Amino acid sequence: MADASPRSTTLLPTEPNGVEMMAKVFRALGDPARLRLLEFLLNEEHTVTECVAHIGLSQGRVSSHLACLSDCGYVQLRRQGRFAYYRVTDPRVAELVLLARSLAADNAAALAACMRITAPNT
Amino acid sequence: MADASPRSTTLLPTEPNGVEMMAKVFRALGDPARLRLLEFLLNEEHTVTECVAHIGLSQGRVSSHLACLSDCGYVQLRRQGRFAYYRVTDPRVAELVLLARSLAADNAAALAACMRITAPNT
DNA sequence: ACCTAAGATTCGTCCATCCGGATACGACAG
DNA sequence: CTGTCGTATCCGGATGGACGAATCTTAGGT
Repeated sequence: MADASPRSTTLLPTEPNGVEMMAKVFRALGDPARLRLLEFLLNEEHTVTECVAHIGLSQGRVSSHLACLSDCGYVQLRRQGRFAYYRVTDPRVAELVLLARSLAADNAAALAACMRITAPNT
Repeated sequence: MADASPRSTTLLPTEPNGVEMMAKVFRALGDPARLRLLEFLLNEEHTVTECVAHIGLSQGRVSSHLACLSDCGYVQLRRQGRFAYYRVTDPRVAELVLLARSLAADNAAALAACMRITAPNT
């Protein structure tokens, strides 16, 4: 585990666009549909069609969400014939979500009242 | 530390709008300006004006970003006279960012190539 | 070759949210 | 009370990105 309380400025990557990459990573999780997909794919392999049935969005949208999660390293893709099997394999993904969840739980009131950010489709 | 590999569906909160709250929490981190502010405020108290000088956005925008971070529980506010001192106090915040950073580092190529999500102002 | 099924991509629309600038509010000084 | 400084909020404009529908690609079946 990395040091959770660094003294100096070691929170963000120093490479060019490093901060923007971090923002991308978090944005990928900032959508209810993608979070539901992550949960659905946690330690369970599923095809795109199964994901469509599970979350009730259009096939094209689900495929796009899955590609996004794959690009960001949250899910892994295995192709077999015309099927695409997606799955969460990295344990850090669940760690990340659960850590954020504990943070959110301790601030539920202010979080729900925050109108500066609104989750889509509510 | 919570279990990082739950067997069943325990990733997301089950309360009404629980998933949307999680999306909010992640969205709050999905902006380069807010990430820079978090780093700036990590274990260091700063006023809004100091933050404005540090990240070079308009005062109103910085104030709004800070309020957003505060609502989501990432920073704490201390008021003294007409000054507002913001600061990161919860060690889980750095933990969360560093965890995401390690995830991003292991997938830098695909992440940079992902055009489905674009960080603002690049 | 032809058809079908699974998945990926494109398109137009619509809404969230970023931005700076202007303005409103509150605290302290004179 | 009036002016100024520090913050917060509001406004209009621009853009990211989520959506469904339609289309394209590819694998497998007949």
